[in-house]
Amino acid sequence: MRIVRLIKNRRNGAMAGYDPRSIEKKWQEIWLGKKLFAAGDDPLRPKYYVLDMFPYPSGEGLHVGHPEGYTATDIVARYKRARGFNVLHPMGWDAFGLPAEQYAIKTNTHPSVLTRKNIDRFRTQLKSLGFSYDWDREVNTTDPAYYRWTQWIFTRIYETWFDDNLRKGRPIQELVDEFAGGKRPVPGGRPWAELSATERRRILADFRLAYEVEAPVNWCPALGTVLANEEVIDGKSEVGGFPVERRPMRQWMLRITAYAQRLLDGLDKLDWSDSLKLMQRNWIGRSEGAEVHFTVAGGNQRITVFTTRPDTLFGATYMVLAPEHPLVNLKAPDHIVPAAWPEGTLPEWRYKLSAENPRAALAAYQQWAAARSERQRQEDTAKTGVFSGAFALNPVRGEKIPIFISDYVLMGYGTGAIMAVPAHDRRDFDFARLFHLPIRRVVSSAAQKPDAGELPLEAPGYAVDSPWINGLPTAPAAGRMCDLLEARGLGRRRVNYKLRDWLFSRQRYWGEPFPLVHLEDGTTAALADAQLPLELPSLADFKPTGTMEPPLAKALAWRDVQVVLDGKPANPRARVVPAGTPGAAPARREVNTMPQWAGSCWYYLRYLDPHNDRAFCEKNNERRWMADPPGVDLYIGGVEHAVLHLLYSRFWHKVLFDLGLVSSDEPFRKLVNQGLILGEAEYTLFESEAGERVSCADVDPEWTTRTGPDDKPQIVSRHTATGAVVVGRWCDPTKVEKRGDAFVLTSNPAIRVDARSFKMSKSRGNVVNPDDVIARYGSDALRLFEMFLGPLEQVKPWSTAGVEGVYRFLQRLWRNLTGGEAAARVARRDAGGTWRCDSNVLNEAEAQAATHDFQTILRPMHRTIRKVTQDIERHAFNTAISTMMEFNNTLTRLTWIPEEAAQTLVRLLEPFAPHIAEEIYHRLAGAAAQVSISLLPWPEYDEALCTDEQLEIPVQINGKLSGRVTVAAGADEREVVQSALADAQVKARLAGRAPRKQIYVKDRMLNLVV
RNA sequence: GCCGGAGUGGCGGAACUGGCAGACGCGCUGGAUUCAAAAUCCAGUUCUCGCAAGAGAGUGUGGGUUCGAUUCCCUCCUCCGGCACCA
Repeated sequence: MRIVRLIKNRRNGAMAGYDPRSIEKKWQEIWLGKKLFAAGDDPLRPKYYVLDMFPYPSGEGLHVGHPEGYTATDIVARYKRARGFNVLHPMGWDAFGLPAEQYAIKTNTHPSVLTRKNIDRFRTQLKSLGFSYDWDREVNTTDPAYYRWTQWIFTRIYETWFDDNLRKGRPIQELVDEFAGGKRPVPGGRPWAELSATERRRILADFRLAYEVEAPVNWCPALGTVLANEEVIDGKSEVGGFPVERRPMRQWMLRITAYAQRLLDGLDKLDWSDSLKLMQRNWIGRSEGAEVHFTVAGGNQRITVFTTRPDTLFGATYMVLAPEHPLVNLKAPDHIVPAAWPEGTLPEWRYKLSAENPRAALAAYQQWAAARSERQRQEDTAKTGVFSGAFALNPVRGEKIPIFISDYVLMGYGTGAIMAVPAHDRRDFDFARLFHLPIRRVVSSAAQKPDAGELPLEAPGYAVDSPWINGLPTAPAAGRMCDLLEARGLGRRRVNYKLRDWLFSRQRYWGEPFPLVHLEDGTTAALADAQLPLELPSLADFKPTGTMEPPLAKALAWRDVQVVLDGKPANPRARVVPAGTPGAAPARREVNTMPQWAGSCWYYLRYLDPHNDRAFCEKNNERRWMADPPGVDLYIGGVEHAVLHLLYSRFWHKVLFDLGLVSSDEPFRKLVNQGLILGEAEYTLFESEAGERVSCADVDPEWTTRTGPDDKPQIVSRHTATGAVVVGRWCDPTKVEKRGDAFVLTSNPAIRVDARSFKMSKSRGNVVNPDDVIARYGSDALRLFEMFLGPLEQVKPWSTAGVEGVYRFLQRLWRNLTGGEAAARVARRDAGGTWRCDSNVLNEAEAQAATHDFQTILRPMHRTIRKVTQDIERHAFNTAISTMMEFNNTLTRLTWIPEEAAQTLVRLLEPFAPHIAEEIYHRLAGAAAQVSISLLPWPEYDEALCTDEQLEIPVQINGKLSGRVTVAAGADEREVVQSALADAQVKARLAGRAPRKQIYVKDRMLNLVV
């Protein structure tokens, strides 16, 4: 019978081996053609917005890291659809940015051409993975129809000010009204009505969330642009690793600091990992303390400092100002630097012994400090400085203390000035030692002893030699000091943040132009909404100018315009008009462009209404996806965006929220960071240059790379003992074995070998291309493997053997459920209770076996549904896959596979491996099949069918496993103890001792204590 | 230096809320099939001792809490990540 069927099936050609290539493309086209994954809009269903961090479409194409997060979100999207949600699952391109521009310059191709090409490649690659995106909602940040709204949002930010009392952003017009109505004092003191339009615009400019300032910036000569603090790592550019210097420059800034506290507070209600929240908190860097006013001796200038340790004020023996501090700006009229060295100036205070007076010394030091790169400053923390020649008065002690200038004080933090308490601050201590300044102890680590604890003592203790607060522990002492300072008008409590305002302009071509013009009077005006988008001029020469001037400055015809100002004169909108238009005045467009982060600050909102040309997003669409529950329901992406993108977009979102343009005050309610995928594990064997093997135990763990004789990069390090250069070589894994906690050469166990996985990189040659994996194993195997590798959030090494493992699982599944090249074993019972396989009726013996198999599989099936469901909910995709593998293995052992079990398994598999699931579903269901398995509801499980009727309970004696007894599920303690005591093995172990105590955990274990 | 996170077989990893450590997959070993190989199927696989039945040890280290600890607490070690002259 079986043989006959086998022959028949073969002849029909219906059954064959698993061939991903033939099925994946087919289903991708069908899904796309039927728009199966268009975002649902059934008002009766709850919404679920599942978002990927959209990629930068690089020229390299997709990396295996991309499908990791994308598969995870796709699983959730498909699962949530099956659970009856309206699911929004979109994809787009973050396509402005440096790499495309760099490459464009190199190849002399316009970046828009490259960008289009790269996007096409990415789209094709993503489609080949079968992700269930709603492709009709694709966005592209470089499309004028998109950046029109980036510019539009920028103008809203520009026209917003932050009301410190209400702690929210408000339209600038409301500020104008407050000035005009006398509700708020006008800076400068003159009444609003008396001010000219220019004066009004100047005042408003200081309040706007987007403002221009001349400030020292991170200038990267190699990239030809300035960078945000967040884009500078170890004094080098994040992109490319080029050196960065500090230079003063006119720049656009966004006032993110106004939102510091709200960005901090908002974290509490977000479902993000603790580590990520911590990174954001650290970056915002809130610290509480006091600002204290010092006066300059013999002058009327006031120096305000910020300190977190006001309790140490009696120990302040000198002050330090940042080299850029306005009070030491020799060009400013009110600087504090005297013309001659005061009496008692030590030689070492003069910076250069040749300096004849403080002004010369200071100028020399300022010049030196300004030329020092950020990197040099961070690497060399030895203290340097110069005496300003001026003194200040310690406000509580009244004594004269010298004022120094040093670059260990940063202009960008606090007030750019500190009170130095060398006894209780490591940095001040080092400085005081070097410059022979007095060190005065004001904290003791013991309550009664006045001088306990070695200096510098930074830890909390008890105040000493501080008349106002003697004996008080540090925390209350600081509080008391604040009270007294406030009462005497010497200072006040203050909260300070490390976060700086966001440097928002770049001297590059490939970015959004600012929708602004500079007017003749030096003020700026936003472009009228109707004039957006302001498109990039198509510049034949978009190379950097070689100076600090941006490339757009070369587009003279574009830059120089005639404008008419509409609206209120204090806050006008500029309309570019043809020359000669009555009332037109000349103006210049802003020639900087926005940084890459601009487009990604709000793209998740554009997906909600991607084709709208009247609004960035229509209100109802926004509410449908972002209001209840608030924000994006699941956002997955790399941890490299922990502080940049995630802080910036939260900031923009809060501004939009304050302006009533969005309904949630946080954009991303739940966020998960997928872990990096490393290259395949490698063994590295070190050899001396003479070719002698060296144990890696004897090698300096700090490795470097150099170009080897064959022009390929090679790993080099040094022999710890001799210092000789050693070269790292790839080592065959089969020649290595584990000894203790290290790997050694099998042939010579004295030689230790280094074992680790490295980040994938072109130079190392360990990059895995998803296209190759798909060509060989199919995209279902790739998706499955990326999820099976380990927990989503963890860093994990790639393994080609592992891909084969999941590929074999898919083959076994295919053979099990379709029969493959053999006879099908899937049997179903029709309405009349007759078991059939294909069109054949099973004989009595076979039917009996099928019924038996059905009973055998019922409980494992329900357990599998439960486990897979729960695992998807908690994003434990690796264990969900294990469970399905186990269930498939269970099916393998059956003679007949009940169709219900088969259908359940493919339904559960569909979010993970949609193509094979779809194909098997259609083969099983035949003519009764729906358009797609994805339209079937998610299987339900019966909790009662998830446990076995008989359970094997482990019996411990004194916590040690000593036997097992089988009891009915739910048996009470007495029964279990009884059968345990009756068990031969337990009896033997008890050796006649009577249990003193017993602990029974229902259905889990029994512990007998003797 | 400061702040996080993690250490489980040869490898990736599993273990719900303190309850049978090592699921699942890879690799390896043996067997079946094959002229042979690939593929596939079956069995075994934490370590030590033992022919075996079995015994003992075991989740980075040392200690603690508990009837019971991979899980909770403390000490130390290693690795990974973030920040770093932030007053």
